[in-house]
Amino acid sequence: MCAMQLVIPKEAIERLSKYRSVLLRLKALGFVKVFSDNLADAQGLSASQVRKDFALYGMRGMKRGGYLIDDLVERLTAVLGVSGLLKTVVIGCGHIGSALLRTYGGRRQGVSVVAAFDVNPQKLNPSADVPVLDVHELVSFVEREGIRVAILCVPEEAAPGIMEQVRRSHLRGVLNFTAAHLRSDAQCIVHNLDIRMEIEKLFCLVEMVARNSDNAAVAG
Amino acid sequence: MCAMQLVIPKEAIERLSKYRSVLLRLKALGFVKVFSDNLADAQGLSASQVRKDFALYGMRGMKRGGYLIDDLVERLTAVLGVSGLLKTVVIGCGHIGSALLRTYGGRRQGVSVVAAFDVNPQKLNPSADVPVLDVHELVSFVEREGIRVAILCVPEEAAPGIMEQVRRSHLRGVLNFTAAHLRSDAQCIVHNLDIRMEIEKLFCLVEMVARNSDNAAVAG
DNA sequence: TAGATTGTTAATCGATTAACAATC
DNA sequence: TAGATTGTTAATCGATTAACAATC
Repeated sequence: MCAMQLVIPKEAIERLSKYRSVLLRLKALGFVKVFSDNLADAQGLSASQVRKDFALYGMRGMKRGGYLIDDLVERLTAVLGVSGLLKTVVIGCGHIGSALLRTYGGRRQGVSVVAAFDVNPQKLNPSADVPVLDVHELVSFVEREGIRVAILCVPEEAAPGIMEQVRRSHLRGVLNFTAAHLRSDAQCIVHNLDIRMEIEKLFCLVEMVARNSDNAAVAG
Repeated sequence: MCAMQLVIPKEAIERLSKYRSVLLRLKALGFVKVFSDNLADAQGLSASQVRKDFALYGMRGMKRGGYLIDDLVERLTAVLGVSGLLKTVVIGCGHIGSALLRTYGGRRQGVSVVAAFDVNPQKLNPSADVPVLDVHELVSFVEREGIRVAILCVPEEAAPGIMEQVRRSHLRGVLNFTAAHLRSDAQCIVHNLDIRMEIEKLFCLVEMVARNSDNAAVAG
């Protein structure tokens, strides 16, 4: 029906998602129009890239008049498919899991953690605003509530076992904060987010810059 | 001196970093050798890519004999520049900041959060194992302790102000958990890690797969 | 009109993959 | 030797950028 691009490369998704977030802020500030050039600056891209992205995903501007922010946001929201409230659950109430539960429990910037799960009976609290339930209830809960995405914050050793349950459930996506490298498959997309690794990568970048400027100093 | 590649593209760093982490696990299991093919499988890459990466960053294997894990780990550690303990500080002791402080305070998998900072006097605890200090002490602390990387977990509004201090300090890298889009500059590399955005990206991917299979169903 | 910005094409660039000779 | 795996080259692929005509 809608003859639009169905598969969008991950890198493009990242950019589109950032455009949207920047545009929402601009809108909140009362802005009505933007130029490709502005967005490029804001995001460290080339203006060509921005225009190309927009053209590719069906956002038209006005020659000489830039783009209407409302149009862009509407279109981006449709393309990304993130119009509604993004309801999700947290699995594992350790440090990180609890932090996410507290941050996104209720509702925050379009994301809502509607329940959390743990194996430890002492952590359960089924009557809280955002209930903390036994992991055994995970599968039935997500089915009943139509939840499709979960955030995985269990200890690394527990990850494979949980993933087995997840794959048997109605969940289609997992944001994996565990150090375990999990792989996507036909049933379920896994997005690995290993904080330790991110820290390491940053050290690595810093180290590299330092080495380069040392070298420059020697060379100069 | 060392005629090795000094600048490594971000994507390559990501891969090298993952190789290292997989290899450390293999080593822990008692493995001695690997083939490019195995690593490719484990990481969803092509064997060519693995061999290319290794060749490019000075790791040699044995024709028909694969690669020695010890060699690889040693070389990767050197190339990435992550041999020592990665000492860092947490700025902002909200939900996420505290979680990171608890997870990586002390020392864990090569990372150590050695102090945390906050503006709220009630959160301060200078005598704890991992002290929680007033933000005013940030600059002097990182200078005294030689800390080059910080993890930023303050509320979004506070981010720009903190970044000003950071740029005036000896810090060269910031892992930004804030929703503020911060930009790297000559003084300081910023690595943005917006959890809300990561959740959104995952929903987006899930949505896209769903749409595609709907389409396939129609097409079929 | 002159000036500015989009939309789009062609050129460039870099990264990935395929293929195969070298060699253990 | 036959078989397997690396190391490297050339081919492919895709993404980014430059450039400019269209047009407001």
